Amino acid sequence: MALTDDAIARIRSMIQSGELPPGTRLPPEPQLAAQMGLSRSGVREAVKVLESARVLDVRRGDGTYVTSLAPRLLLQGLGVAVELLRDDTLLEVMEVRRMLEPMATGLAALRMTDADLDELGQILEDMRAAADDAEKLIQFDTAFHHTVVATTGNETLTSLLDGLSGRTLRARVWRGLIEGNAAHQTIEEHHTIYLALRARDQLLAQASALLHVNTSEAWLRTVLAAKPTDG
Amino acid sequence: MALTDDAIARIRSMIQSGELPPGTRLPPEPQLAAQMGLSRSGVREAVKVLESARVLDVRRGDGTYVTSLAPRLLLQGLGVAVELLRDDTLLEVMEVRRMLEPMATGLAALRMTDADLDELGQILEDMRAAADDAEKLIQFDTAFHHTVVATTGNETLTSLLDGLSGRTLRARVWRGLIEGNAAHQTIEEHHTIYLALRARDQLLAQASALLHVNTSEAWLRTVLAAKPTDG
DNA sequence: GCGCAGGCAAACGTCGGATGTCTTTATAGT
DNA sequence: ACTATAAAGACATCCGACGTTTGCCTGCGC
Repeated sequence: MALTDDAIARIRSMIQSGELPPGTRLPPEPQLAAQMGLSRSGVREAVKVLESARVLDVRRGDGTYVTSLAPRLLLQGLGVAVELLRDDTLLEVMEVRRMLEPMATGLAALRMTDADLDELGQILEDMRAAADDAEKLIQFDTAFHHTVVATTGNETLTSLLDGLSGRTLRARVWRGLIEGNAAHQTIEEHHTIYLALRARDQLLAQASALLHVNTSEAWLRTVLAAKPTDG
Repeated sequence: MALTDDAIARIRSMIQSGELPPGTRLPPEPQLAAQMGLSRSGVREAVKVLESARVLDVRRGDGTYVTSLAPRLLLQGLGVAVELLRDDTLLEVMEVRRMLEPMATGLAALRMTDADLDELGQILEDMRAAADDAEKLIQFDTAFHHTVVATTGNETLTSLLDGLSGRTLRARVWRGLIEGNAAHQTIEEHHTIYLALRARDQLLAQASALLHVNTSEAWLRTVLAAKPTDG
């Protein structure tokens, strides 16, 4: 293969080299096609690929622009990739989270502001109030961890962990938690993390986060073992 | 937007649900187009996106197949994403590596076999022999860290760290190292990590890896500070 | 019976043009 | 000054055609 993939590589290269900075508008498709020596169809495929990677932003009726190239955009694809991983590799993802999330939580303990803590406390309350609603639990759980990691100020780290904690993965864990009557315990684990963060205790935050991820991993194992041959 | 993106989502959904397991052959483009209610052009764009994400494997003259969905494939996109990150976010990447790589190296200390250690020793020798060749240094450096992390047996972790240590990033660091006459010291850091691994000392391996990442980060800062307004 | 060369068919790769639809912007009118 | 309308620009989609590659079947020769 050559033409279309060449075009992808060429456009990407122009962006990486700084020739096409964020916000730049690309030439119209026909002109771009002529410029790169292939048909408009090929250009469209190339642009579509880069658009799906959040490198380009195509605005119908307007034009095609280079995105901000912010980590939150470029690393977004990690989420969809994780969603497609096979069951047997989800434990690998959990092992990565086991390494990364405690470190991130520990770091958050050092950088967290009072406002952040208040927001976190609110989420914790919401979580407790939604102890019966699996859907809401997942939502608040996601918000809790996202908020914690986001306070590190490291957008790359945040996007990475967001992607590793895909919705499907979280849903499976919480299904196991609820069916195993462990939801309450897990909510309390969040409380423990919260207390450590409020105390600005890095090591304690790190440890409590590790325990929490470990619980999730254990229940994921349970869920995966329950239906090993299912679709 | 709808048609093409719908097609992307639909195919991805069929794969995620298990309706299209790895290795499955998709219907020919015209048939797929009819089945999903859009033109062949639209199908081609959708397939191209999924091919770029290593979800589909298009073989000219043959057909389109679902890949193995292995982490090494699906997480490959992380590398190209990191390559496109702006300079000011590369430090964020380094901070993530600072958290992840020591943990991974520590884990490797527990799981590494004698054969792995011998391979690592060989790479170390190669690195020392290539102390003048920046290109080779980068190559051996990449091989060293890849080998270490790979011995954890966690393909997801390996792919993630590979992606975070993009070629461009490594090249910049080594350029700084060489120009700053710090290449030798850095090679010795690898030796220190190697010794810790050979001793199967998890904590020592972790600590030496952290020091090493820290050195890289420091030199990256130097390089970035040297030319902040360059293209 | 086995193997190799040739040809046939299927499938993707690329192209060109035509038409629909949306956005933006300029314009004209109040 | 503001609004509504019109026009132009750009992407979205479709269609049909042709080239190229691959896989496979066939038939010949050994």
